[in-house]
Amino acid sequence: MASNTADRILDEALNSFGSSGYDSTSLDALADRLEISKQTILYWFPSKEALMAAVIQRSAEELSKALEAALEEAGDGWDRIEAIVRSVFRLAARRPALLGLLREVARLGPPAATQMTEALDPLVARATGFLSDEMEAGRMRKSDPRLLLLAMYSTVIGMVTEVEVMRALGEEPTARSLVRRRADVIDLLRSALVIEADQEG
Amino acid sequence: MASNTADRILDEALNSFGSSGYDSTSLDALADRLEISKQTILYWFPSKEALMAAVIQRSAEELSKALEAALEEAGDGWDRIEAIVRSVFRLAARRPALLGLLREVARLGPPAATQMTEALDPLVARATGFLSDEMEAGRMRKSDPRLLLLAMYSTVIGMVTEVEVMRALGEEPTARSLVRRRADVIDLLRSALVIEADQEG
DNA sequence: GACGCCATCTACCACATGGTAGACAAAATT
DNA sequence: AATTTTGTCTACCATGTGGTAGATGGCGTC
Repeated sequence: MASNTADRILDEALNSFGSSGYDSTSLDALADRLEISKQTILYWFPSKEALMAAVIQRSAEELSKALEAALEEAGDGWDRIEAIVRSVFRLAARRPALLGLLREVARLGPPAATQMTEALDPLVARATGFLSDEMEAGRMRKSDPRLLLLAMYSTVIGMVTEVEVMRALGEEPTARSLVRRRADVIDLLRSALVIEADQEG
Repeated sequence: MASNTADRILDEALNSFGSSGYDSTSLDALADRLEISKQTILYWFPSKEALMAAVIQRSAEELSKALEAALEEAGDGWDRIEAIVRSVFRLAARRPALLGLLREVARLGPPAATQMTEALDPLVARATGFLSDEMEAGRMRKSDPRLLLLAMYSTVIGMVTEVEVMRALGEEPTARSLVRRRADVIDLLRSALVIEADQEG
């Protein structure tokens, strides 16, 4: 049906949930910003929780799509990781609320987290499988793929969303800074993971 | 004065703010759990915000003290980083709410974040200084010390607090898992940072 | 023993919030 | 033309929240 109103509500809700958080976003405020009445929101989404669920669903799909697209164009081995990281940084620049929502959902716990988890599960399975293969093939330092994935997730998402920590470190979160952070985190990950061809051990 | 009631309130508030978040913690719920009346809380702390400020203050001190203590017993170079990481993981086991609060405060932004930032500033200054020195001396890969610190912060704090992401990865957050995560993150950081004596570049 | 302070309580209050009930107009269907 | 459906609105309501006002009792001091 793609009613324009429902989409507008979803957009605004994503922004607000992703930046201010679920609890701090009231339906009234949402309605005001959209210049509709609160009851119109509740017409399209039967409750605030249902709205959140819809936002999560759509965001998980957008996230998956963006990362899958990045993988399609990527090469092998380390290239794939770099492609993913670049893709996340691109999202940080263009759709920051998407990554904010990811953090928020992880913070909220079930049922929101469960839903997001299930929606992103294929991506996660693919990632751990890839890491296992690379380790097996001796192109990447061996360790627990799941823990490595957790570490990489934390690092990248942190570098992209930890605005206040950045400020505490005297690094203003500008577009230019984002580019530097990207370069930095890619270097860091590469030196942490990749086993160079000429120095095995 | 160290009235016992004020301390009990601070403890419970830290736990609740750190695990459920500021917004999701009501003074009523806090009072119920402490088996005192809400007004007793408001007697000791004039407002919810003031309570949060007090919690932040105390937590920042405890955090600083724990990390400073770890540094006192640590050696030089990489040893210092490992000591800090171990210290954080110890906190994760014994005082998880402390690290939860750190994330929550970073999420809330000013004024809470500003207060925490200022309280932890000496520690941050010390850390960036240390990293600069190590890089200068050629014992650590060169990069922007502040960005490196942000990356390390994100990684370690994530490994310790991202419960839902862990679940999504099929890693249950047990005590045993914490030990494995610690070993993993230490390995990861070492191979990312340390320049071995026998293979300079 | 009267007085004042400290700590806590009961009783409210104003306000925001998520949600319900139902009116109403426009458009689609019969 | 009559009726149903769709989308939006106004009016309310119950609940929870941070906070105020003021009473009460214990405890040390004069």
